[in-house]
Amino acid sequence: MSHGDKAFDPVNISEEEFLQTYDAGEYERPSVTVDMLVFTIRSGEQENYRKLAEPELGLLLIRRGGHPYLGQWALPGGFVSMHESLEDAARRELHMETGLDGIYLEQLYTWGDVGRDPRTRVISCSYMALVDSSELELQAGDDASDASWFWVEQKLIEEKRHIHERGRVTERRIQLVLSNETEQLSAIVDTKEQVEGRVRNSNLSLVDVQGIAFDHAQIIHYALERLRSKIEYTDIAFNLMPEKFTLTALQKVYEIISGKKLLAAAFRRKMADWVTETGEYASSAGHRPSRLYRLNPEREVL
Amino acid sequence: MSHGDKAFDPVNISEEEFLQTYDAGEYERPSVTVDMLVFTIRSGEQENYRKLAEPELGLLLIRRGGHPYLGQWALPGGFVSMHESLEDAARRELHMETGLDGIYLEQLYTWGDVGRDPRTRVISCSYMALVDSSELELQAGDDASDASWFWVEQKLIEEKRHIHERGRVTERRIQLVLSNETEQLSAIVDTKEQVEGRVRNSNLSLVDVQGIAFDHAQIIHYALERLRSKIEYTDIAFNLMPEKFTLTALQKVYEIISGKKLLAAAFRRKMADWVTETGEYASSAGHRPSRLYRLNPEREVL
DNA sequence: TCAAAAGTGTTAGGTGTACACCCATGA
DNA sequence: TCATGGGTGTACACCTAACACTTTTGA
Repeated sequence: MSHGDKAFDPVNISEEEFLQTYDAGEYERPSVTVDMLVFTIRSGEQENYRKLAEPELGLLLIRRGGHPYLGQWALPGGFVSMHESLEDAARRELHMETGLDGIYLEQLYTWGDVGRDPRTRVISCSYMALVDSSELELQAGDDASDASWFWVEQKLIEEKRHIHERGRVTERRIQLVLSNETEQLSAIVDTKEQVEGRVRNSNLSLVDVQGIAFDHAQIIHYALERLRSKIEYTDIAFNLMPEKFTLTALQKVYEIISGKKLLAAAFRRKMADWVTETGEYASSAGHRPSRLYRLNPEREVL
Repeated sequence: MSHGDKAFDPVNISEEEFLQTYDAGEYERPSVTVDMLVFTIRSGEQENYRKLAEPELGLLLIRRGGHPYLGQWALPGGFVSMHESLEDAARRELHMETGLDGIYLEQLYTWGDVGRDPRTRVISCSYMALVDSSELELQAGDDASDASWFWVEQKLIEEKRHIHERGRVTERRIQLVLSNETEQLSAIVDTKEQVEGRVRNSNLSLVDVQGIAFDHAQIIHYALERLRSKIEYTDIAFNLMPEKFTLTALQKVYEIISGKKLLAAAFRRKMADWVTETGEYASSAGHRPSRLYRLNPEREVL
């Protein structure tokens, strides 16, 4: 924090005097933006009257109405103004793009590579928002020619592990696929993790990005990793559920995000302390009706 | 991402043309800094020839040589230049302040409240670095009149819990104490966590900060929380150990960071897969010599 | 009647905790 | 000799995976 310390006679004046004479304009500065990752759960198609609908993970993207990446899809976001905090900026953008307020929001990571925006130096602070499936009704903001929910999938294409004397190398190739009714976007993400002695080195690179603007495919990949890991040890998943839900619906959300099939019996027991019965039932299809639960307000997480 | 989209005829030109005519200078921008939290383990005093030295957690601070907060202590850090990434800036600062290279570094959080720096709007990206106790030899950088390791302690002063109909409120008052040979800095951190239905609300405020510049007491508190939670499910603690170490030394690091006493038998079994014997022994004091271990390069974390 | 989902009971295997106990050392 | 830490064995409590089984529904 040396900026400004070298103003005229910087020490032998009072702090008040210093601040009055401080000139902030001497250095060139990067621009700062927030980018939003708005996730929700949408229910897919029902195969027949008995089967439950398979839910899918949805992500909100905006079609770019200007250069660069004209016509491609990007995360909603925008510049941080001088008079709002980062989180205020994130909530403002979220409200502008979706009309949503007061939902789960979490700072994810700040992206600051030099060439990540071809216009100028842009540092972007990304936020993850989780929306209850019941309350989403999109309204495109003014600087977006189009907004749309995309269905998110991650596929492991290849995994190589090499164990040697002092450590190991793990390389993974993952395909990220985003689809809506008319379009399919994709990106190949290569990760390389080296462990040598105590030193651990992680590396991520994007190859073959199709239709996703900037480095946003990488940000989406990062967010999915975070979501996947946090669902294991927090109650974050409940932010994706409506107020009342069945345990099977909740289980499917866990399965989609973690990418693993779970055993119903074990899942129910694990969730037992986090939910309470409402007494109501989901009058259902050709099978036994299921109890509706709500989140237990007295739950202890961890 | 609308910045610049409204340049002259923004859509009906090519992306190349657009970028050539793009002018980045039209908006006022915040400044961006990186702040470093450099932690290490230092060994304290030995009570008598039998007892082991109690290690302590150390944090590197720099005494401010200019306004604002003249004479107070701050995290090492500095402005991010236009031609370096955030992580490059962090590594550069770290090297300048400590001479250290190639050590563990992790992005923590980005702080962007409007009034956090009295000079001008400053957004700060904080990084946590962990240093092996054996290799620290301080050298103060040019913009710091003084650099010093402080011993870190967190004390829970008060905890209030209130459970009501739809949720609960937990309030905690924690005292953060930083001491070196001659000075003692402190801050009271109040946290309030509200759970109501699905909505979880966390709030943190600083009261009575003594000798710590800017909002850095809050950043330190945040870093300690992160360190505490990550030590439970990652092998991050090994970055604080020298190449060869005894299991008791490792256990003491876990105890200091987690703030809990551990049972040696259980700890040794938990660590069994993460370490390998070197065959060497720490020729010791009035007790059985202890084996020296090193990190197992084939360890599986999680 | 029956496919599909809802929900319960039982068991086996693994993991963490507590504690007892022995070993080795140097002043 | 003995305080102190190094290190192992064992018993028990708890958690989880796996699977079998019963219940309930609408076409």
